[in-house]
Amino acid sequence: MNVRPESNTSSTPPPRPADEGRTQSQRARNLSHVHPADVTLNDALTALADPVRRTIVRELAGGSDWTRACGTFDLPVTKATRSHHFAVLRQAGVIEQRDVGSRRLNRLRRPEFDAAFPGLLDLVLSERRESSHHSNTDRP
Amino acid sequence: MNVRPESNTSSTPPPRPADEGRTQSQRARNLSHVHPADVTLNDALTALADPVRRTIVRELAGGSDWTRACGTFDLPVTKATRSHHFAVLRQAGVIEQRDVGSRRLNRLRRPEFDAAFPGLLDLVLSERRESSHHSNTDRP
DNA sequence: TAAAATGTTCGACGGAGGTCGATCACCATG
DNA sequence: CATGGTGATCGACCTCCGTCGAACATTTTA
Repeated sequence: MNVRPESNTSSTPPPRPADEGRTQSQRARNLSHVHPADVTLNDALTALADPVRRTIVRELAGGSDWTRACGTFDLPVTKATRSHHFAVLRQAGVIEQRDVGSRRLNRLRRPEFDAAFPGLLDLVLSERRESSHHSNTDRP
Repeated sequence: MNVRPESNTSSTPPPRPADEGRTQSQRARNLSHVHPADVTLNDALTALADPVRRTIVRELAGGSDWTRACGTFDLPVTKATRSHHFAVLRQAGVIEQRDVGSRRLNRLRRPEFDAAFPGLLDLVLSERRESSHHSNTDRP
């Protein structure tokens, strides 16, 4: 899935009312969101099949909504790559973003995404943090 | 994830008894399986983030175990690519394979995979068959 | 207004992975 | 043994995508 804003190859989904007409900043006008119900399973799986993006999701679930700006995440990539990953998550309906001042705050779209893809976020949030010492409990 | 048999870069997971010592054919000795409990979430998501592989999973769930050979699937790829996709699914713990004569029969590892990744297979099996006419029911 | 902070966008690079034709290995059947 | 069927393997090709530095835009702060 292409994230570039001028990519219009896919058929445009029906528009969805997202903003409540509040005064939004200049940057906020370029913020296009996709509702999880309009996301294909392929795009949802592709978005979550990346360790950096799953880290974002996990950190986001650890705090309250609209409290984490993009720059406050502990990620092993530069801010350019970081921005790319946030865009992918946004276009996949995983997160919602809002501009506050010069910062872009994030929110995990837990209920909507759960309704569209039940159990998928739970798998990500319960993922062992790459500790590699899984216990290997009893099984035939 | 590399599927090539001689790729030994990753740390070898603890061996798991898979065969019950039955007389197996020559080809079956090169058949390495991975239990879903030993599969990372990244590999599971990556394996299912492909439309061809999800088609295999869906067709496999539509029939009984050990009734479908690799060549009997309706896929838009050549047999080389087909073989590759089956290997990816096998290494991700999604399917199990068994050689019978010159054919390789398949089985979806439903209970084991469900135990390791609850709800993930359900999402794939309930996927709208790319019909693109999703109903857009009521939501705020 | 100048400077700093926060993110996005652009172009480029490199690796990973999906795809293919050709070939090989194994099995069944004549 | 020869032939055909089934599937794996190999090498090559090509696209996608994660990554980066640099430049730009917007907002806040000094």
